[in-house]
Amino acid sequence: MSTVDKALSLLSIFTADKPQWTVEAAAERLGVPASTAYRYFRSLTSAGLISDFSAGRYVIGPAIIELDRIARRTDPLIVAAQRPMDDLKLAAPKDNVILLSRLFRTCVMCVDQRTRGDHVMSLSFERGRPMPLFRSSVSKVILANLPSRTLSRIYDDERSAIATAGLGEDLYEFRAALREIRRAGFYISHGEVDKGVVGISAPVCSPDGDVFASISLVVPEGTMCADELRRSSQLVVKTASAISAALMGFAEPSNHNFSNVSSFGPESNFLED
Amino acid sequence: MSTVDKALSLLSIFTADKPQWTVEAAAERLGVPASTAYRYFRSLTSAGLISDFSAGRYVIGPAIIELDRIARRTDPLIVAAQRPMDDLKLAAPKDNVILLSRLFRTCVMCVDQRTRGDHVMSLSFERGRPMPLFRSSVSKVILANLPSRTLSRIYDDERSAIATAGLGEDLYEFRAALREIRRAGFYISHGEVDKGVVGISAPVCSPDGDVFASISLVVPEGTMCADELRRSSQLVVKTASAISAALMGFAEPSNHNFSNVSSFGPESNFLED
DNA sequence: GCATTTTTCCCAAAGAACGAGAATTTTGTT
DNA sequence: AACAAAATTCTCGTTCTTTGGGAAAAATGC
Repeated sequence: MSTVDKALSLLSIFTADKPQWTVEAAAERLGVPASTAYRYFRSLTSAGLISDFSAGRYVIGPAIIELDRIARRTDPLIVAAQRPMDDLKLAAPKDNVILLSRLFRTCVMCVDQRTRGDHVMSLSFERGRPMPLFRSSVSKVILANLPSRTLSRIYDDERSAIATAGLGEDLYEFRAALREIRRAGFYISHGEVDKGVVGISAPVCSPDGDVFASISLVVPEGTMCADELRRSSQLVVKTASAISAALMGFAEPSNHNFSNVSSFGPESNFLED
Repeated sequence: MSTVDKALSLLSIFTADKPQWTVEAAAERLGVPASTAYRYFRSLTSAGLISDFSAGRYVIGPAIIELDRIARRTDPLIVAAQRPMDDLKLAAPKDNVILLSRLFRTCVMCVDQRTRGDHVMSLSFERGRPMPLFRSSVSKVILANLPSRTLSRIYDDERSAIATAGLGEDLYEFRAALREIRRAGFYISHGEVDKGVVGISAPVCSPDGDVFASISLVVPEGTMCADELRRSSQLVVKTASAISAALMGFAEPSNHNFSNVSSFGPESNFLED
């Protein structure tokens, strides 16, 4: 672990549960002396990744918000999914939520969302929130399509979590459960995350051809009959294909020039030093 | 400049204009040899700050989106402004946009926004976008309240930009212009950023008492008579005070426990290693 | 104003980054 | 499946930086 890695690990202690840190507390948490922690804090602060809010209390910094905007506007997955998501939102029964998610570390994270209708469900899953790999349709369609090697490793590490999630009591059952999801090409969950909520998800491929993301249609339980459910599932699968296809276009160097940047001059902070 | 700083400077080349980088191109841009650039890329990638999208093409990573959500939910300024912004949105003439902005480096950046009405203007300024210090009401009410020393330094560095912006041909005029904004307690701009758009902004104080943020009401030109404009300005000033006051509450250690985190268990990626 | 906290500074020893090129892995193509 | 090209990691002596305990300084709070 290099010095840079150690300094960056400071960033990961800023969580939703503990979003404010003093240098002293962080030093103890990271197991480094105070003087070293101060050095790390100074570096991250000057990069804007963290920010000192009133003497000694540090929080996540403005650079994160700036970078997030750039990601929203230029991330290949997010941009490629833009239109397909809007189409799905309109084609699906109203009062729905569309979620675009991707593999991140050993979780699946929502990276974009759309909402249609006035009686919107309140979902715990939302943009930026990680979701365990074994829970929800959002995750399962990705998990099911991971390389065989990866799955073995995951099974070894998470045997009990997998059993709890009902994904099998041994490696054979686990593989069988995932094979079924893979074969179907989509997965429907009922209340796995929020009560009274149905999720329909399908896998999205990177230009390299491996599944790393998913697109999901979320509706309140009981809004669809079996037939509608089947139609909607096909809709979600089609949307997933559309996104995968659009992603291909981004593999080439400068296929997109992102110059929908109109407005007040080129995107430069002209006071930046 | 430490090694950590150098590695972090890699992050700042990912801009809206150039959001995709190869290691080679970045190495040249940063003026470091390829092997060093690979080291930096590896560190930032493993922290999730950047991500390799299809062989050799790196983009901003998912950790940014994750951190952005935490900021949205826990940043003192954003949280403190939540209710005041909603109140302002409802109290102001419909078809309005509310912008919460803060000083960042030598710019002012929008950190949160609200929209009311169907005929929403399309604004170039939005969450995450930096705005030059000398442009727009959003910036000017902050600029006007910066410490005297800071203003002198800024004037020396940006003499021509200041003249162009009509903020004075010499330091004396510059100070006079800002004094007037400070005295009024708010500022109204007409089409400084987007044509046909009026912005009304007032300054927000940190718990330490210095102005570092602003709250703005944005409406289409011509929707308000002089009298309404005056009333709205007072509304914005009141909102600014409310935010400043709410911010005080965050200065204390664990005044807020942020436990509106309901849903699927504690916020831990239970697969994280 | 003084006491407390936060932050920077100091410096010699220890350890990590550096960087050119080789080796390896991954990727794309016939 | 074999090959060419690109991307990435590895190697290793040299050089430069981080390290960390404590002192000093600056900022903060009362």
